[in-house]
This record gives sequence, structure tokens and C-alpha cells, in this order.
Amino acid sequence: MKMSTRGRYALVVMIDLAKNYNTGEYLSLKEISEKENISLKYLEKIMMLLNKAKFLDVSRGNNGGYRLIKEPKEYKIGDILRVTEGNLAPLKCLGKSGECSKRTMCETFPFWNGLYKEINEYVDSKTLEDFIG
Amino acid sequence: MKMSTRGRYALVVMIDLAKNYNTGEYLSLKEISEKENISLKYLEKIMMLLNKAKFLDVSRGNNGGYRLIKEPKEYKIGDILRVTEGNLAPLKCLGKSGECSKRTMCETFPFWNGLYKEINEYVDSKTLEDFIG
DNA sequence: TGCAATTCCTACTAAAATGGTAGTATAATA
DNA sequence: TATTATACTACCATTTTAGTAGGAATTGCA
Repeated sequence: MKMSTRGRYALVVMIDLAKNYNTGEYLSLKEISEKENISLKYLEKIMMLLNKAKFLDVSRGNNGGYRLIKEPKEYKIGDILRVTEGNLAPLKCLGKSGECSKRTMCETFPFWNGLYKEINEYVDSKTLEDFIG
Repeated sequence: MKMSTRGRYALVVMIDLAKNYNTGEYLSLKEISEKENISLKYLEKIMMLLNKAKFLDVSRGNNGGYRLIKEPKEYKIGDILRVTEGNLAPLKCLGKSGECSKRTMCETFPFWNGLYKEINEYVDSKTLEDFIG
């Protein structure tokens, strides 16, 4: 039940961008990777996920980098984590048809689904704004 | 953020034992593995974890098997999952000293700790009794 | 006493996920 | 045109997961 570095790093990057939001300037991955001590190349891959989700305003080339496309309070942490980690269901079969041939397993479905709901409610109750200032 | 089969199977087995609690008889792994369609050998390994945690009354040999040592309502699901999955912290550094050299990462500590708390509260709010009858 | 059934224990392993790295292409700007 | 940045694809070492295999120890019963 661990969150991988993808989700954790994504949150860190998004917080950095949120802190930079009011300046209106682009923040490069080089700056972020040096400040946060995270591999530049690995960050690039994570940014692709965030970019595909339309979270970012990107500028390539000299003095380029990333900016948030919306205000920090518009980004729910849950959205950031789901984009980088996949859904936050504690079991694969949640939200699927669930062919598992485990008799008693299906009796535990409501329990796991309840946990899923708690997790989603928590991560969706916070936004990037909660991490700045 | 997935629960592994260890924790899921452990819950299934413990529910089967809870359902068998009032009979006072031992339930063998062979019966459980056939009913639940889970590998006997894999279950053996999971039982070792539950056994070390003093959750079980064991009888070896002919007609042997496992029984709950306490009443079903005395087993919090959280305890079962922590024994088989390790702690349920979404990050390794929660509850540890946390040398991670990631500047902004530590600012996210309260967020992750809050999620940890939500997860623990949920899984500790249910017992085996909630799964029988 | 001997056999069958059961748990206990250790070692091994294939497949998948994790956490990256490397190299190149593309784009923007000075 | 040189520099600096992102975009994309391919690769890879390590760890975790989800088992499997084989035998030792224990108990009940004929």
C-alpha cells in the first residue's frame, strides 16, 4: 500500500509550480530537479503524464519551462495523484467486473470500496493552494 | 497504491475462520484453499504471519487446522492487514526519521500523514464480526 | 506401531513493477 | 546558427510480488 515516487514527485513539482504561479514565469525542470534533488530525466517522464492531462502550460526552448494553466486552488491533489499513479483503488477489481473466483473475496468488496472512497475523499479535499504560503 | 494479495487473502482466511468460530472446530488450509481457490502453499506462508502475531489457535496433524483464538469482534481488520502488509503508511518515511533530501517533499508530510491517519481509522473501525452472518 | 493428514520451515523462481538512464528529435530564442 | 529547453522512445538494474518445491515435525487413528 505504498504511493510510488511518481505520485510523490509529481506533487512536489506541482507545488513548486504553484509557488511560482503568481510570477507568471516559466519554471524549468533543471531548476526543479536541482532544488528538489530529483533526477532530471525521471522528472521529464513524470511531466509527460501531467502534460497529457492538460495540467501545464509549456514553453520549449531557451528560457522555457512549465507553468500552471489554472490557479493552484483548481488542482485537487487527487487529480494529480490519479494522473501519475493510476486510480487510487486499493484493489484492481474495484470499478471493474471482478472475475476472481475467490468466493469470500467478493464479500469483502464493500469493505475495500469503502476504503477507496475514504482515500478519494481525502485527496480530493486538498488542493495545491493548501501547500503554498 | 494497491493492497497486495497477502493482505487480501489474509482477510479472506480470517473471515472463513470467523464463520467457523462458533463450531469450535479446526479448519484446515486444504479446505480453505479449495473453497477460496487460493494456492495452499501460498496460504501456508500467509498463515505463518498471522500465527506469529498470535492470532491463531493451531492444531497440527490429522484433523488439525486453525481456529481463532479470540472472538471475531476482537480482530480489527487493520491489525490483520498490518501484520501481512507491514504498516499501511502510503510513504516509507512516515513514522521514520525521514532523510530524503527532497526540499519540498517534507512540506507534504502533513498531507501524507493525514492520509495515513484516514486509512488507519477506516480499517480499524471494522472487525471480523462485520463480515459474518 | 505405522500411516495419513496436517502444519512448519527454508529455499528457489518467473513475472511484473519500480525507478531510473541514454540518446535523439523537436522547438524556441538570442 | 548555437544554445537551451521540452518530447519521445528505448532500454535496464533492482526490488517486489506471487507464487512453487521439497521436506521436516507433529498428531490422530486404525
